[in-house]
Amino acid sequence: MKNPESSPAASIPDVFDPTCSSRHALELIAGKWPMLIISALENGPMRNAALMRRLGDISQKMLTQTLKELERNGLVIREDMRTVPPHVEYSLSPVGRSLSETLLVLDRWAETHFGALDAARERYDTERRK
Amino acid sequence: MKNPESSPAASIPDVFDPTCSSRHALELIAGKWPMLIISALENGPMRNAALMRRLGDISQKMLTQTLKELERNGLVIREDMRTVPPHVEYSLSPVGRSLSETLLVLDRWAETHFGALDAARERYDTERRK
DNA sequence: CGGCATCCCCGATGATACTG
DNA sequence: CAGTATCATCGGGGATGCCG
Repeated sequence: MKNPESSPAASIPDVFDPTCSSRHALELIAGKWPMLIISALENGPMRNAALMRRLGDISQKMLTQTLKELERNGLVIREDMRTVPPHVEYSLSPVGRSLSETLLVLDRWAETHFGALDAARERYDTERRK
Repeated sequence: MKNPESSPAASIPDVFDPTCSSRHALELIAGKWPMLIISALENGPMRNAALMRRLGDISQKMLTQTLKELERNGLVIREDMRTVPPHVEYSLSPVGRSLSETLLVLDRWAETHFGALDAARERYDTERRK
């Protein structure tokens, strides 16, 4: 019911098992935009244009495409108000919200340690002149 | 010193600011392998071959390449025992370890909810026969 | 306003073979 | 054993223009 492929005894969900769809779950959010989009929806529903502004440099195409993929996997809910002009709102599903909590921790990690990464990178590049 | 580009008053680190290098930090781990590799190193140093087995379906090239990038950014430490035959060990730096803790939560999220994702995806695909 | 359709490019990823 | 080199590919991702 959960891990049909892996070895007989071990049907324990394992992200390290390439045949386990938990791996798929991870790859779903491993792209350039999914994590940011989910985080952006943390504070309630947002419209297309608002997301565009929030993310700063995402293209309309990638936004729509990523949102659709997230919706497909049940992380994001798309609500079309069916008005004219169009009004569409995106929000997090319960599962999506559970993910966003972890991702916010990740965001804070990035905002906390990026300086260290920058420094390390510069050091590395300086030593091996390349 | 931290956010040279963004707007005057707001030099607060913000992953949503495309000019802030915290964004870079996030993209460093946003690929297909970085998150898995960091998690794999959680339990102590590992050798090349061991990582290959652990990750299951990564190519030698991508492993080396990703490890190098992680080392460059100070998340992973590479120790070459300089023996023959070669013996090289990879481990997490302190910063890397701080990241791995968050990633483990993410892994557990994936292992917990992938069933819901699978179900949602199937539902979605069934409804809109495409 | 949202968002599809199209065209296109380049980098990420992989398969294979070779080397210290 | 660890890693490099090379070649091939595939899709992420952007630009543009059209539509309900």
